[in-house]
Amino acid sequence: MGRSPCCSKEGLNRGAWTALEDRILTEYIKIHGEGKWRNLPKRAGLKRCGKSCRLRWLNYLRPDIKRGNITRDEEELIIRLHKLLGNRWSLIAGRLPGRTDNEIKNYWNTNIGKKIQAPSTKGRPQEKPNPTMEEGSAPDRLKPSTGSCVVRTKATRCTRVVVTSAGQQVGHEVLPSLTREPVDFSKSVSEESNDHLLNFMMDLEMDGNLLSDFLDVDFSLLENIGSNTCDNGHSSPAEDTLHGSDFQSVAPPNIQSSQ
DNA sequence: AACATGATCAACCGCGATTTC
DNA sequence: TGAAATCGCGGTTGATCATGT
Repeated sequence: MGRSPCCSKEGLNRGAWTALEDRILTEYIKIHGEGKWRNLPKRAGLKRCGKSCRLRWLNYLRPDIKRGNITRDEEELIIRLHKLLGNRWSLIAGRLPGRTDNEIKNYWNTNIGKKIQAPSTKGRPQEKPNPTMEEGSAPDRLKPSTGSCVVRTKATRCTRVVVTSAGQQVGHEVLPSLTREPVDFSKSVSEESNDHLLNFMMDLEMDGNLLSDFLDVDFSLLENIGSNTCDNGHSSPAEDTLHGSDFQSVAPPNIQSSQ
């Protein structure tokens, strides 16, 4: 199939959005709702491709977008989720209410990823401290050794993820309205652990590759993070680690996925 | 003050997945 | 059932701003 040529059509605006365009798009979506991106520009009177409108709305205009710096808690969550999910930014963003996949991706590339890749002590590239971070923020402590970080250039697409409350099973029914329901993974979910771990992996339909990557994750490293995470009063009990039963603090109680 | 370099992030690109006909 | 249309995702680019020399 390939890509649609929408953005290369002549006569369409490209580049930065103007305030007027923003207003037109916002007003239109307020009235007609999201979706039908292809026809939206024409109907709304915008000289933009639908793709561009969708992106602008999702990443910038949506009313529930949270502006401002990524907090330390958010950063730690991002790190932990990235450890589990790799570069599945949309999935990660789904666990951070108000944050967009683009924002998280950018943040990872400019902050976390850089820090993680940097040599542990010296030779670290000059880095601007995150204003919201204090010394010893997660990435500094999280120096994953040797590429235990899962980075896939092409992530397996994982749509139709259904998050339910703990222990509640939902069949492989598509429930779009729930697919991005935010869940607070900072809380420990339940006692029964290994079952959840297995369910989580199965629910994500991990292929052999992903599973092996997952099993390569250096959990002891994350355990250290948990035990060091206290300089701002942030709790660092075992529930913050990924080790063993604590996996649930990151893994959703139930995630069901069907491709 | 002027230029070079680096950091940030909004926007675009290309492709696979899904939906529609 | 298969092709076309559309959507959504992750990777990349480039404009802009900040900082260093």
